[in-house]
This record gives sequence, C-alpha cells and structure tokens, in this order.
Amino acid sequence: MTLTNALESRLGYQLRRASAVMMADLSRELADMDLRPAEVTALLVIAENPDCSQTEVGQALAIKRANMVPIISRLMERGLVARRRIDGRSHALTLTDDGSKCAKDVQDRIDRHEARFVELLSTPDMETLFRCLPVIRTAREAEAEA
Amino acid sequence: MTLTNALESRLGYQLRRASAVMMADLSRELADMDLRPAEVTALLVIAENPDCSQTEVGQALAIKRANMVPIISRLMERGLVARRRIDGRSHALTLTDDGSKCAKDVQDRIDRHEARFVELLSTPDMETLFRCLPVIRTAREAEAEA
DNA sequence: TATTGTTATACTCTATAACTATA
DNA sequence: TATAGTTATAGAGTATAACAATA
Repeated sequence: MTLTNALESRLGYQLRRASAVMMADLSRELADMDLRPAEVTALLVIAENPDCSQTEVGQALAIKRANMVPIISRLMERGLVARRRIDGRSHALTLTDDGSKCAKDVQDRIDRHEARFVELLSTPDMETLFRCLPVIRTAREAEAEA
Repeated sequence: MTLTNALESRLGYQLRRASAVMMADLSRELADMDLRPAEVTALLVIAENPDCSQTEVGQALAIKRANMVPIISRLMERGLVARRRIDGRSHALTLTDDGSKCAKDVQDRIDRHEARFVELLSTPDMETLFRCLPVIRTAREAEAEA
C-alpha cells in the first residue's frame, strides 16, 4: 500500500527531495574521481579565483572556516591545489597543473549531470527557478558563516 | 574581497543552497521540541496513515529501512508513537494522544516556517516550483529504497 | 581587538552489508 | 525465496567552541 504524504505540498520538503536526487546523481557522476561534492565545488571556486583565501572560498560556498580545513587539506594532498603564505596568517590558493586538468574534467561531468535534469524543464521554467531559488536563499540569512 | 562562483548558474547548486537555508530555518523552528526534521516528518506521515508500517513510512519519505529504525525508536521512547504486531514480522504504527498533540504543534510550526518563504513568492511562481520540483525528483529514480 | 587557520568534537542524515524471524 | 525489522558501521556534511599566530 502506498501512503499519503501531505508534506508533498510543502516547499521545503520538495526542495529537499529534489536536491537529494540531484546530489545523489552528482555523487555518482564523480564516483570514480574519489572527490566529494564539497571538494569539487571548492576546486571550481579556486579555479575561478586564483590567489583567493580559504575563508573566502568558504564564504562563497557557505561552508564554515572550520569545515574548509579538511577540504583544502585533501585537495592539497591530491596535488590539485597549492598555497603560498600571503601575510603569515592567510594563504593564497591556486590550482596546480593537475588541478586545472581535474577542474576541466569536473566541469564536463557537471555539464552532463546538469543536462540530465535541465533538459526536462522549459526555458521559462528554468528562468523562474533561477529567479526564485536565490530569493529563498536570501530570505533568511541563515547560511553558514554569514 | 568577494569571489565569483559560476556554480550559481547551476540548478543542482541552487537547489542545494535553497534547501539548506530552509532546513536550517526548520531546525530552528523545531529546536525547543527536541525533535529532528526526520523525526517530525515520520510523525506526520504516521498521523496521516494510521496503522502503516515502518517500511512504508520510509518509502513515502525516501528513508531507507535501516535508517528508519532509530527514528521510530526515538518517537516511541518519547511516547509519541505506539506500535502493535501485525503478523509477527511487521508492525502497525499509530500516534499516541501525546503524539497527536505533538503533530498538531508541529503542523503549526511548519506552517509558520513555510509562510516565511512562501510569502516571498508569487502564486504563479509557486505553481511553477510545484510542477518542476517533482519532475526533477522523478528524473532519476535515485531516491532511497526506490 | 579582529581575523586566518586550525583542532577537537558532536550531531544529522545517508549508505551498505549482513543478520533474524517470519511469510 | 522474499519481506520487515534490525544491527553495525562508515561516510558526508554541518555546527560550536576554543586556541595560536598574526594583523
């Protein structure tokens, strides 16, 4: 027997379920790279913003300073990210050559992943989503390390 | 300095960020009840579907059988849910009187929580969201215990 | 004093495999 | 054989508090 679920008419619930489906699909797309979603997002932000700091990456992605530490450590261990001291308390992050190659690979994978979902939606629907979702985000400034 | 982040134009990323904001808001709304989001969603599904089984609740919410165990245990310890054997291997779940009161309280809290976000969106935008989000979910049947 | 990075730690949700006792 | 519930365990992300070094 299939149950009723009034939560289906709730925005937060629908967002969570849809987000979970896309995250699971992304994880599968990245599986053989041995990189987690949080790590690839950091990698891409560093690719776009050479010489940024760890805290800045965290602010861009709503990841707290403390939680950035293992992410950047892992990217450095993997030889994808390098850093040099800036002023004794902060670092400038850049991609290594391997990191740049990896970032391109990641972009291709994300393109494929996104396409699987975006192709199901019309252009006006996509416009609505990209207008509404940021509104939800800024509604409550409850995001990490705001 | 503020960084650029091309992920902002990705559907999966926007869904994740928006979902995280709403989840954080819901957690705050529930904080003094000492119930987690996963527990209240199970509570509500049981309220709607008296005598359902644990596995059915999991299927409705995309929570795996194994992960339902601590959720139901906790709701029973709290005296909110009762169960009786059906056929030796399955149980029928119902709310206790306390559970019904709690479910009503939870509904009110979710109403307030949802209202904070929904009031920022127009009716046609909401219609679009409730049409598109289920499409995303069904795109890949990657959901738990499918 | 405020900031950057860090450590330690706990919590929440999710995932898999394997077991039991039933049916 | 298949199903309902369970156990154990690991992984991923997130949260807080506190610290050192530096600005």
